Amino acid sequence: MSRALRGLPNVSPATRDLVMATAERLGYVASSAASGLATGRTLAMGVVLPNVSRWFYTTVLEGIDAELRAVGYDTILFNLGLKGQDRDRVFHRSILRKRTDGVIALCLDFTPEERRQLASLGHPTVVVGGPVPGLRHVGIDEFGVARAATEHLIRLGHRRIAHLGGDDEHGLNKRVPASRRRGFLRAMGAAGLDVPEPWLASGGFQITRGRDAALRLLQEPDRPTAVFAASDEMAIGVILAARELGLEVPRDVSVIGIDDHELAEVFALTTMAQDPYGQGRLAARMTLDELAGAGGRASVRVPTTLIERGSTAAPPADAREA
Amino acid sequence: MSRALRGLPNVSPATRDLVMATAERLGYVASSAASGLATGRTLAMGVVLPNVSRWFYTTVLEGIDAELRAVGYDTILFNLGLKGQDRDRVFHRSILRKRTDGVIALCLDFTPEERRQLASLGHPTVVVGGPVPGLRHVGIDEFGVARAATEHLIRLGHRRIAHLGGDDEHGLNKRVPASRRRGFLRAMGAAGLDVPEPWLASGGFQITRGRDAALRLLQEPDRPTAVFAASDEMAIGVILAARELGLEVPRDVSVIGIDDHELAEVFALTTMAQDPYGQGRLAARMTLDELAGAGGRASVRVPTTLIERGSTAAPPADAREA
DNA sequence: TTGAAAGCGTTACCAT
DNA sequence: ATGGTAACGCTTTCAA
Repeated sequence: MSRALRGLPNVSPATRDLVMATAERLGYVASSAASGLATGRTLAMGVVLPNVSRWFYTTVLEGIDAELRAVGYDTILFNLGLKGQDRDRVFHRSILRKRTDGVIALCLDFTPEERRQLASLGHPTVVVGGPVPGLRHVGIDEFGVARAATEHLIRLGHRRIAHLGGDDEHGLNKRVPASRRRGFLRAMGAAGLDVPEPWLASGGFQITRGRDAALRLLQEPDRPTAVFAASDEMAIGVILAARELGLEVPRDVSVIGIDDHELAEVFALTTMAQDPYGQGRLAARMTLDELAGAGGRASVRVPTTLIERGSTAAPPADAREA
Repeated sequence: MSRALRGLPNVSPATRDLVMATAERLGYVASSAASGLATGRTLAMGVVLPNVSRWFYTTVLEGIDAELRAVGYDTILFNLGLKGQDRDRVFHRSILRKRTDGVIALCLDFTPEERRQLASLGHPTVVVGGPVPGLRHVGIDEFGVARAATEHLIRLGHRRIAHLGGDDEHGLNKRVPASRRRGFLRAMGAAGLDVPEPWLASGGFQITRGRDAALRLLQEPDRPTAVFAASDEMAIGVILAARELGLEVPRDVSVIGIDDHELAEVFALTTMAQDPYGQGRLAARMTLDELAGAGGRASVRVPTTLIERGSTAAPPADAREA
C-alpha cells in the first residue's frame, strides 16, 4: 500500500513493517510514470545547456545535481548540442513534454518564442550565468568582475593591456562576453589608457583557442605587457603561448583570468574567482523552493574575489616608461 | 487525436492537418508521464557515472547524448557523486524507478546486489570503459593499449621507464587501472627491464595529481628517462612537472599517455588515442538497438591508435648506457 | 486504520 | 478513416 511505503500517517506500525518487508523482498519500486501522472510531480528537474564539455557548464551541473540528488530529484539533460541544430526539437520534444518539474538554463539566450514556451509550461525556471529578461537568475556581476580584473593590472602599473574575450556564439548568452569587454574598456578608459583594435581578441572561452589568439598577440613587436582573459581557460592558453614564445610569466607578461578553474593553481594563475558549483546548488535550491511554493526568491548576484597567485606582477621597467 | 500527432497510418490528410494545426495553436505537447504509462516506453535513457567533472566521462556522455538526441531520446543523469554516499539512494530511488528504457554505465564497478537489481529491471544495459561480468560492454583493450604505449618507449631506446597509473577508487572499475599496469609490466618484463617499486606511482587520472606524482618521480637522482601515464591528463601533469623542474620534454624525459585528450595537441603529447565520444555513441546505439529487439549485439572492443606528437624521443646518450 | 474506487493523460484495441 | 473505451500503475479521496 502506497501510504506505508511513503511514510504517511495513519498506518499501523505492524502493517507498515509488513508492507515494507514485502516490497523489499519483491524488489518493488513505484513507477515514476504512474506516480507522476497521479501527482503531477515528476521529481525531476531539467538542465538546459549548450554542452557538457566545458568546465563552467559541468561544474554548475555538478552543483545542481548534488543539490537535487540530496532531495531525491533526478537531473535530466537537455543538451542543445554545440551546433544547436537539434535546438528546436529538444525544446519541443523534451522540455515541453512535462517530463520535469522545473528548468534550469545555463548561459543560454532564448528567443522570444522560446521564452513564451517556457513560460507556458508554468513551472519554475532559473537561469545561471547570464541574465535573461523575465527569468530569475543567479550569476556574478559580469561587468564589475571584468573591471576589477583590469584595475588590478592597472594598479600594478600596466598600461599596455590586451583583452582576450569570448565570441558571440549562436544561441549562447551574448551578454556575458559583451559585459566583460565593456568592464575592461571602462576600466581602461577611466585610467586614460588606449586599447588598439587588435588587442580586443577573442578566444572562445577555450584553452586551445586562447593559446592561438595569444600567440598572435604576443608576437607583435609592441606587445602588451598584460592580458586580461575573460576566462581562466583562455588565460591558461595565454600562459601556454607565452612559454612557447620564450616569455616568462609574469616577468615578461602578466595574465589574469576569471573563474578560479581547477587548473588555475597549477598554472599559478591570478584570477577573479567565481563559484560555479555553488551557483549550481543555489539555482537548484531556488527552483526547489519555488516548487514548494516559497514564492520565487528574486535573482541572486553572487560575489567574486580576486585571488592573487603568481601570474601578475608589475611590468618590466622599460615598459613602464612607454 | 493521438494517431494524427504521431504520424500513424489510417488518418486522412485533412484530419491530420487539422489536428496538427490545432495542437500547434494550443501549444499542446503530449505528457511524457501519461504516454510512458500507456506504452511502457519512457523515451529516456539513464547514464550512470561517477561524476561529470572528468574529461573521459563528459566526452562519453556527449557522445551518448548526441546519439540519443538524434532519435528523440532524453538523457537522465544518474550521477553517483564523487564520494559515492548517495549511491544506494540513486540506485533505488532513481534507476529502479523505471524512469528510463535502458541504462548505460560508465567505468563503474557494481556490487553483485546492484547487478542483480539492474538485471531485474529487465531493460538493456551497456557498460562503457571497463568490463563488468555479465553485462555487454564497449571499450578498448586496456591491457594491450598499455603494452603498446610501453613498447613504443622501449622501441625508442628507453630502459628506465616509470608508470603513472590510476588509483583504486571506491565504486570505480578497478580493472581499468589494473589492466593498464599489467600491460606496462608485461612489456617491461618481456624486454627484460626492471621497474623499481616507487616507479609505479599513482595520479588518480588527474592533471594536478599527476603533476604532484611526477614532481616526486623526476626529482630523484636516478630519475626515469620516460614516463608512461595511464591517461593524458596525468601525462600533461608530467609535462607540467618536468617544465617546473627545468627539464625539457622530450629531450630530458619522454612522456606518453592514453586518450588523445583535447589538450594533447597543445602539449604535443604522444598518446594512444581512444575515442570516448564514439564509444558513447556506440553504447547508445547498442542500447537503442536492443530496445528495438535487435537481439543484443555482443560486446565491442574499439581500436586504439598511436599518435606520435612531440613528447617522446630517444633517451639522452648518457642514459642509454645505464 | 484499512479497503475500495475514481481519476491522472495517454495509447491501443475494437467497433463502427 | 474515425470514434469509443479499457488499461497503464499510481495517488487521493471517501466509506467502512
